[in-house]
Amino acid sequence: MYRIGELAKAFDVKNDTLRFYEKHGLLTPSSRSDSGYRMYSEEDKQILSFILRAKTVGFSLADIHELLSIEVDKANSACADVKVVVDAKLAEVETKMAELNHFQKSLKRLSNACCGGSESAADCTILEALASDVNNIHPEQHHHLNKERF
Amino acid sequence: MYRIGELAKAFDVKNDTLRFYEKHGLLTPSSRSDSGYRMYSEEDKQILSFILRAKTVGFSLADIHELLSIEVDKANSACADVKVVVDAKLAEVETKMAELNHFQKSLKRLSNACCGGSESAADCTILEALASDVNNIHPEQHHHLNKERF
DNA sequence: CTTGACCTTAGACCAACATCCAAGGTTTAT
DNA sequence: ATAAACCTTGGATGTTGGTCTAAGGTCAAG
Repeated sequence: MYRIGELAKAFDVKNDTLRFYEKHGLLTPSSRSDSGYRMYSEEDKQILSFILRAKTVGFSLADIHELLSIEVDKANSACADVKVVVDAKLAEVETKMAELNHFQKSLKRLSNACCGGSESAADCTILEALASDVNNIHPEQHHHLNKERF
Repeated sequence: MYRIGELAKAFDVKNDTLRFYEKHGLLTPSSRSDSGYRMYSEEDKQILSFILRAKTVGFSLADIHELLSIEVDKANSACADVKVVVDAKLAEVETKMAELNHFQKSLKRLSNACCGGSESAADCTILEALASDVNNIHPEQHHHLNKERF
C-alpha cells in the first residue's frame, strides 16, 4: 500500500493530480487508513500507469474513463457491448498508429536528409518531408457519440 | 485559394480555430483578399492537415510549432541544429508508437477474449489484458514499505 | 511534547485550446 | 438592391486538466 505522496512521487505527478483523478472517477484508492489517508494498492498503481500511458498517446481523460469502465461495468454489460467499445478504441489506436508511422517516416527522411553537419538546413522541412505524400487523408471524423463526461 | 470558411469546413474545425492558430503563429494564410478576407493556399491546407494530425497523436500546439518552425528558421539554423530537434521528435514519436503497440495488443486480446456474443463480460477488462505486462516505468525509491493495517 | 513531514478538505486559481459574441464590412443570389 | 451568407476585429466565455492555498489533523523522531 502506498500513501498518496509515495505514489505521486513514483510517477512524477502531483498529489493534487491523484485527487483530481479520484474526483473524476478515474482512480479511487482501494482503501483509507484509520486516519483517513488514501491508501493505494498495486492494482491502483497499475491503473495510474495505464492512465498516464494513455494520456501520452492523446487519449482524453474521458476516453480513458471509458476504457477503464470496461472493467467497472463488467457485471452489467454484455460481452457484445464491451466488444463494441473495445473495437472502437482499437480503431482509434490504429488510426493513431498510422499517423505516427507517417510522422516517423517523414522525420526519418528529414533526419537522413539533414547532414548532421554544418550545412544550411535549406532542405530540411517537415512539409517537404511530407510533400511526397498524397494527402487527401482527412484527420478522422469526429464521431460524437453520446460521450458522457467523466 | 480557400476562404476561411471553406478550409474550416473541409477539415471540420471552426473558423475561430483557424484564427486561433494564426494568432499563435501556427498557420498564417498566405494572403488576404482586397477586402481583407484570409486566403489560404494549398500549402496552407497542407500545414493545417499536419497540425490536426499531430494533435491526434498527442502533440501540443507548442510541439507542433516547434516542428513547423524547422522550416521557418531554415535560413538561420544550421543543419546540425535541425537534426537535434528532428531526432528528439523522432524519439518522442517512437515512444508513442511503443505505447500504442502495447495498447493495440491489449485491446486485441480483449476483443478476442470477448466473445462478441451475449455472455458476461466478466473477463473483459483492460487491466487484465495489460496484466501480463510487468510494470516497469519508474523503478525507484522504496526506503521503507509501510505496514499494512488491513 | 514539540518539530517537521506527511496527510485531509473545500474552494480559488491557472494555462492551453478553443468557442462565442457584438458590431460591422463584403459577396452572391434573387 | 436587399437578404442571406459570408467575412473582419477585439474581447468575453467555456472546457479540460490540473495546481495552489488555507486551515487543520496525523505521525515518527529527537
